[in-house]
Amino acid sequence: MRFSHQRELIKEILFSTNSHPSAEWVYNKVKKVMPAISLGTVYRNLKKLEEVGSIKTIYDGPIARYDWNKKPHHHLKCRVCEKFIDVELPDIKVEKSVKQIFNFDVEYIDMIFTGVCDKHYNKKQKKE
Amino acid sequence: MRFSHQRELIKEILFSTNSHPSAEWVYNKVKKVMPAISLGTVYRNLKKLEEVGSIKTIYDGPIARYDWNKKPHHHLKCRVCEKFIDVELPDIKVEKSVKQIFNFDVEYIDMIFTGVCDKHYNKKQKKE
DNA sequence: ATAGTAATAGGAATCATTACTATTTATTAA
DNA sequence: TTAATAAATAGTAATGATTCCTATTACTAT
Repeated sequence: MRFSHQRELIKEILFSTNSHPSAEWVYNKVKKVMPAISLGTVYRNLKKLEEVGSIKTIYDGPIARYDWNKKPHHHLKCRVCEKFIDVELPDIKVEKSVKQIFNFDVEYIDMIFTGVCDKHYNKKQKKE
Repeated sequence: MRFSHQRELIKEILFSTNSHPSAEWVYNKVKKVMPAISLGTVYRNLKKLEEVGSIKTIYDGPIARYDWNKKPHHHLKCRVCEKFIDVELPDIKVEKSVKQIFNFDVEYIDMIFTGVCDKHYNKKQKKE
Protein backbone atom coordinates (compact mmCIF):
# COMPACT_ATOMS: atom_id res chain seq x y z
CA MET A 1 0.00 0.00 0.00
CA ARG A 2 1.48 3.28 -1.16
CA PHE A 3 1.49 6.39 0.97
CA SER A 4 -1.25 8.91 0.38
CA HIS A 5 -2.05 12.18 2.11
CA GLN A 6 -5.73 11.45 1.81
CA ARG A 7 -5.50 8.15 3.64
CA GLU A 8 -3.25 9.65 6.27
CA LEU A 9 -5.77 12.37 6.97
CA ILE A 10 -8.71 9.99 7.04
CA LYS A 11 -6.87 7.84 9.54
CA GLU A 12 -5.95 10.81 11.69
CA ILE A 13 -9.50 12.11 11.80
CA LEU A 14 -10.97 8.71 12.47
CA PHE A 15 -8.53 8.05 15.27
CA SER A 16 -9.31 11.37 16.89
CA THR A 17 -12.91 10.50 17.73
CA ASN A 18 -14.61 7.74 19.59
CA SER A 19 -17.99 8.47 18.07
CA HIS A 20 -17.88 5.50 15.65
CA PRO A 21 -18.63 7.75 12.71
CA SER A 22 -20.12 6.96 9.34
CA ALA A 23 -18.26 7.46 6.06
CA GLU A 24 -20.25 10.62 5.44
CA TRP A 25 -19.15 12.11 8.75
CA VAL A 26 -15.51 11.33 8.01
CA TYR A 27 -15.92 12.79 4.53
CA ASN A 28 -17.27 16.07 5.89
CA LYS A 29 -14.48 16.38 8.44
CA VAL A 30 -11.79 15.56 5.91
CA LYS A 31 -13.20 18.03 3.39
CA LYS A 32 -12.56 20.88 5.80
CA VAL A 33 -8.84 20.22 5.56
CA MET A 34 -8.72 18.87 2.03
CA PRO A 35 -11.68 20.30 0.14
CA ALA A 36 -11.03 18.49 -3.13
CA ILE A 37 -11.18 15.01 -1.66
CA SER A 38 -13.87 12.80 -3.10
CA LEU A 39 -16.32 10.64 -1.23
CA GLY A 40 -15.13 7.62 -3.17
CA THR A 41 -11.65 8.11 -1.80
CA VAL A 42 -13.02 8.09 1.71
CA TYR A 43 -14.89 4.85 1.14
CA ARG A 44 -11.96 3.23 -0.64
CA ASN A 45 -9.58 4.08 2.15
CA LEU A 46 -11.91 3.08 4.93
CA LYS A 47 -12.19 -0.28 3.24
CA LYS A 48 -8.46 -0.50 2.80
CA LEU A 49 -7.83 0.39 6.43
CA GLU A 50 -10.26 -2.32 7.42
CA GLU A 51 -8.51 -4.87 5.20
CA VAL A 52 -5.16 -4.04 6.74
CA GLY A 53 -6.70 -4.36 10.18
CA SER A 54 -6.32 -0.73 11.23
CA ILE A 55 -10.02 -0.27 11.85
CA LYS A 56 -13.20 -2.27 12.19
CA THR A 57 -16.57 -1.80 10.51
CA ILE A 58 -19.65 -2.02 12.64
CA TYR A 59 -23.18 -1.99 11.36
CA ASP A 60 -25.83 0.08 13.01
CA GLY A 61 -28.72 -1.05 10.95
CA PRO A 62 -28.09 -0.44 7.30
CA ILE A 63 -25.28 2.07 7.60
CA ALA A 64 -21.63 1.34 8.26
CA ARG A 65 -19.70 2.92 11.11
CA TYR A 66 -15.98 2.78 11.63
CA ASP A 67 -14.16 2.03 14.83
CA TRP A 68 -10.44 2.31 15.47
CA ASN A 69 -10.56 0.57 18.84
CA LYS A 70 -8.82 -2.73 18.25
CA LYS A 71 -9.24 -4.12 21.74
CA PRO A 72 -12.04 -6.67 21.80
CA HIS A 73 -15.09 -4.80 22.97
CA HIS A 74 -18.80 -4.37 22.46
CA HIS A 75 -21.17 -1.43 22.15
CA LEU A 76 -23.83 0.32 24.13
CA LYS A 77 -26.17 2.21 21.86
CA CYS A 78 -28.32 4.90 23.37
CA ARG A 79 -31.59 5.05 21.50
CA VAL A 80 -32.14 8.65 22.57
CA CYS A 81 -28.86 10.26 21.52
CA GLU A 82 -27.87 7.47 19.13
CA LYS A 83 -24.39 7.48 20.61
CA PHE A 84 -22.22 4.40 20.61
CA ILE A 85 -20.24 3.73 23.75
CA ASP A 86 -17.43 1.19 23.95
CA VAL A 87 -17.64 -1.49 26.63
CA GLU A 88 -14.98 -3.98 27.44
CA LEU A 89 -16.64 -6.89 29.13
CA PRO A 90 -15.04 -9.59 31.18
CA ASP A 91 -14.87 -12.63 28.92
CA ILE A 92 -18.20 -14.30 28.72
CA LYS A 93 -18.40 -18.06 28.90
CA VAL A 94 -21.11 -18.11 26.30
CA GLU A 95 -18.61 -18.92 23.61
CA LYS A 96 -17.61 -22.18 25.19
CA SER A 97 -21.16 -23.32 25.78
CA VAL A 98 -22.15 -22.45 22.23
CA LYS A 99 -19.31 -24.60 21.02
CA GLN A 100 -20.41 -27.47 23.20
CA ILE A 101 -24.12 -27.30 22.66
CA PHE A 102 -24.31 -26.41 19.00
CA ASN A 103 -20.95 -27.66 17.82
CA PHE A 104 -20.43 -24.22 16.36
CA ASP A 105 -16.94 -22.78 16.30
CA VAL A 106 -17.23 -19.16 17.37
CA GLU A 107 -14.58 -16.84 15.94
CA TYR A 108 -16.05 -13.47 16.66
CA ILE A 109 -18.77 -12.07 18.89
CA ASP A 110 -20.62 -8.93 18.11
CA MET A 111 -22.88 -7.45 20.78
CA ILE A 112 -24.94 -4.33 20.78
CA PHE A 113 -26.78 -3.31 23.93
CA THR A 114 -29.52 -0.91 23.02
CA GLY A 115 -30.99 1.21 25.76
CA VAL A 116 -30.73 4.60 27.37
CA CYS A 117 -27.53 6.20 28.59
CA ASP A 118 -27.25 8.01 31.91
CA LYS A 119 -27.58 11.42 30.30
CA HIS A 120 -30.96 10.61 28.84
CA TYR A 121 -32.45 8.43 31.48
CA ASN A 122 -34.72 11.20 32.70
CA LYS A 123 -36.09 11.86 29.25
CA LYS A 124 -37.06 8.25 28.94
CA GLN A 125 -38.89 8.37 32.27
CA LYS A 126 -40.88 11.44 31.35
CA LYS A 127 -41.80 10.29 27.86
CA GLU A 128 -43.33 6.95 28.64
CA MET B 1 -54.70 -2.57 10.11
CA ARG B 2 -57.01 -3.79 7.42
CA PHE B 3 -56.91 -7.31 6.03
CA SER B 4 -54.90 -7.90 2.86
CA HIS B 5 -54.19 -11.08 0.97
CA GLN B 6 -50.69 -9.87 0.19
CA ARG B 7 -49.79 -9.37 3.83
CA GLU B 8 -51.34 -12.67 4.77
CA LEU B 9 -49.22 -14.48 2.20
CA ILE B 10 -46.04 -12.64 3.15
CA LYS B 11 -46.62 -13.61 6.75
CA GLU B 12 -47.35 -17.22 5.88
CA ILE B 13 -44.21 -17.54 3.79
CA LEU B 14 -42.03 -15.82 6.32
CA PHE B 15 -43.34 -18.00 9.13
CA SER B 16 -42.68 -21.15 7.14
CA THR B 17 -38.90 -20.73 7.13
CA ASN B 18 -36.26 -20.28 9.75
CA SER B 19 -33.69 -19.00 7.29
CA HIS B 20 -34.03 -15.36 8.33
CA PRO B 21 -34.63 -14.28 4.76
CA SER B 22 -34.15 -10.94 3.08
CA ALA B 23 -36.98 -8.93 1.54
CA GLU B 24 -35.86 -10.05 -1.90
CA TRP B 25 -36.13 -13.71 -0.95
CA VAL B 26 -39.61 -13.19 0.43
CA TYR B 27 -40.57 -11.28 -2.69
CA ASN B 28 -39.46 -14.11 -4.96
CA LYS B 29 -41.33 -16.71 -2.94
CA VAL B 30 -44.49 -14.62 -2.80
CA LYS B 31 -44.37 -13.93 -6.52
CA LYS B 32 -44.73 -17.62 -7.26
CA VAL B 33 -48.16 -17.59 -5.67
CA MET B 34 -49.16 -14.02 -6.43
CA PRO B 35 -47.23 -12.93 -9.52
CA ALA B 36 -48.55 -9.38 -9.63
CA ILE B 37 -47.34 -8.44 -6.17
CA SER B 38 -44.89 -5.58 -6.09
CA LEU B 39 -41.62 -5.39 -4.22
CA GLY B 40 -42.79 -2.23 -2.51
CA THR B 41 -45.71 -4.11 -1.05
CA VAL B 42 -43.35 -6.67 0.41
CA TYR B 43 -41.20 -4.00 2.03
CA ARG B 44 -44.20 -2.07 3.28
CA ASN B 45 -45.72 -5.12 4.87
CA LEU B 46 -42.52 -6.38 6.39
CA LYS B 47 -42.17 -3.01 8.03
CA LYS B 48 -45.78 -3.05 9.16
CA LEU B 49 -45.42 -6.54 10.61
CA GLU B 50 -42.36 -5.33 12.49
CA GLU B 51 -44.24 -2.30 13.84
CA VAL B 52 -47.03 -4.50 15.08
CA GLY B 53 -44.50 -6.80 16.69
CA SER B 54 -45.17 -9.86 14.54
CA ILE B 55 -41.61 -10.07 13.32
CA LYS B 56 -38.16 -8.67 14.05
CA THR B 57 -35.63 -7.14 11.70
CA ILE B 58 -32.04 -8.21 12.02
CA TYR B 59 -29.15 -6.69 10.16
CA ASP B 60 -26.54 -8.85 8.57
CA GLY B 61 -24.23 -6.11 7.50
CA PRO B 62 -26.09 -3.69 5.31
CA ILE B 63 -29.04 -5.87 4.35
CA ALA B 64 -32.12 -6.50 6.43
CA ARG B 65 -33.30 -9.96 7.34
CA TYR B 66 -36.60 -10.85 8.91
CA ASP B 67 -37.20 -13.18 11.79
CA TRP B 68 -40.53 -14.40 13.10
CA ASN B 69 -39.09 -15.99 16.24
CA LYS B 70 -40.36 -13.83 19.06
CA LYS B 71 -38.67 -15.67 21.90
CA PRO B 72 -35.62 -13.74 23.05
CA HIS B 73 -32.70 -15.29 21.25
CA HIS B 74 -29.46 -14.56 19.46
CA HIS B 75 -27.82 -15.72 16.27
CA LEU B 76 -24.99 -17.89 15.13
CA LYS B 77 -23.80 -16.91 11.69
CA CYS B 78 -21.74 -19.38 9.72
CA ARG B 79 -19.28 -17.50 7.55
CA VAL B 80 -19.02 -20.43 5.16
CA CYS B 81 -22.67 -21.11 4.38
CA GLU B 82 -23.90 -17.70 5.58
CA LYS B 83 -26.70 -19.41 7.46
CA PHE B 84 -28.24 -17.87 10.56
CA ILE B 85 -29.02 -20.24 13.39
CA ASP B 86 -31.17 -19.29 16.36
CA VAL B 87 -29.73 -19.72 19.83
CA GLU B 88 -31.55 -19.28 23.06
CA LEU B 89 -29.02 -18.54 25.72
CA PRO B 90 -29.42 -18.70 29.46
CA ASP B 91 -29.83 -15.13 30.59
CA ILE B 92 -26.54 -13.37 30.81
CA LYS B 93 -25.74 -11.26 33.81
CA VAL B 94 -23.95 -8.74 31.68
CA GLU B 95 -27.00 -6.55 31.63
CA LYS B 96 -26.86 -5.91 35.34
CA SER B 97 -23.17 -5.12 35.38
CA VAL B 98 -23.53 -2.78 32.43
CA LYS B 99 -26.22 -0.98 34.36
CA GLN B 100 -24.01 -0.70 37.40
CA ILE B 101 -20.73 0.19 35.76
CA PHE B 102 -21.91 2.47 32.99
CA ASN B 103 -25.20 3.55 34.42
CA PHE B 104 -26.69 2.48 31.14
CA ASP B 105 -30.20 1.11 31.08
CA VAL B 106 -30.20 -1.88 28.75
CA GLU B 107 -33.47 -2.60 27.01
CA TYR B 108 -32.40 -4.98 24.32
CA ILE B 109 -29.36 -7.13 23.60
CA ASP B 110 -28.39 -8.12 20.14
CA MET B 111 -25.67 -10.73 19.71
CA ILE B 112 -24.25 -12.29 16.59
CA PHE B 113 -21.70 -15.05 16.92
CA THR B 114 -19.80 -15.39 13.69
CA GLY B 115 -17.90 -18.58 13.08
CA VAL B 116 -18.18 -21.93 11.38
CA CYS B 117 -21.05 -24.35 11.82
CA ASP B 118 -20.54 -28.08 12.29
CA LYS B 119 -21.29 -28.87 8.65
CA HIS B 120 -18.46 -26.68 7.43
CA TYR B 121 -15.89 -27.18 10.10
CA ASN B 122 -13.77 -29.44 7.87
CA LYS B 123 -13.70 -26.92 5.05
CA LYS B 124 -12.32 -24.35 7.40
CA GLN B 125 -9.54 -26.68 8.52
CA LYS B 126 -8.49 -27.49 4.97
CA LYS B 127 -8.57 -23.92 3.73
CA GLU B 128 -6.33 -22.29 6.25
C1' DA C 1 -74.79 -1.25 -1.80
C1' DT C 2 -71.94 2.70 -0.94
C1' DA C 3 -68.74 6.00 0.97
C1' DG C 4 -64.54 6.44 3.05
C1' DT C 5 -60.03 5.26 3.29
C1' DA C 6 -56.29 1.76 3.81
C1' DA C 7 -53.60 -1.03 0.74
C1' DT C 8 -51.87 -2.02 -3.77
C1' DA C 9 -49.02 -2.05 -8.33
C1' DG C 10 -45.74 0.04 -10.74
C1' DG C 11 -42.41 2.97 -11.26
C1' DA C 12 -39.60 6.97 -9.85
C1' DA C 13 -36.67 8.66 -6.26
C1' DT C 14 -33.37 8.23 -2.54
C1' DC C 15 -29.51 6.73 0.11
C1' DA C 16 -25.34 4.41 0.93
C1' DT C 17 -21.88 2.39 -1.42
C1' DT C 18 -19.08 0.75 -5.40
C1' DA C 19 -17.27 0.93 -10.07
C1' DC C 20 -15.23 3.28 -13.88
C1' DT C 21 -11.83 6.22 -16.12
C1' DA C 22 -8.84 9.81 -17.24
C1' DT C 23 -5.43 12.13 -14.62
C1' DT C 24 -2.22 12.75 -10.82
C1' DT C 25 1.29 11.19 -7.76
C1' DA C 26 4.29 8.11 -5.02
C1' DT C 27 7.90 4.86 -5.75
C1' DT C 28 11.68 2.57 -8.09
C1' DA C 29 15.60 1.88 -10.55
C1' DA C 30 18.69 3.68 -13.91
C1' DT D 1 17.29 13.66 -11.17
C1' DT D 2 14.66 11.84 -14.09
C1' DA D 3 11.78 8.72 -16.50
C1' DA D 4 8.90 4.60 -16.22
C1' DT D 5 5.34 2.19 -13.69
C1' DA D 6 1.64 1.37 -11.31
C1' DA D 7 -1.13 2.73 -7.37
C1' DA D 8 -4.23 6.33 -5.82
C1' DT D 9 -7.19 10.10 -6.84
C1' DA D 10 -11.27 13.19 -8.37
C1' DG D 11 -15.31 13.20 -10.47
C1' DT D 12 -18.99 11.03 -11.95
C1' DA D 13 -21.87 7.11 -13.39
C1' DA D 14 -23.76 2.87 -11.81
C1' DT D 15 -25.57 -0.27 -8.45
C1' DG D 16 -28.45 -2.36 -4.93
C1' DA D 17 -31.48 -2.02 -1.20
C1' DT D 18 -35.11 0.45 0.32
C1' DT D 19 -38.58 4.13 0.37
C1' DC D 20 -41.72 7.26 -1.77
C1' DC D 21 -45.43 8.70 -4.91
C1' DT D 22 -49.82 8.33 -7.25
C1' DA D 23 -53.61 6.63 -9.58
C1' DT D 24 -56.35 2.64 -8.84
C1' DT D 25 -58.28 -1.23 -6.17
C1' DA D 26 -60.58 -3.41 -2.48
C1' DC D 27 -61.75 -3.87 2.67
C1' DT D 28 -65.13 -2.62 5.97
C1' DA D 29 -68.49 -0.01 8.75
C1' DT D 30 -72.74 1.88 7.95
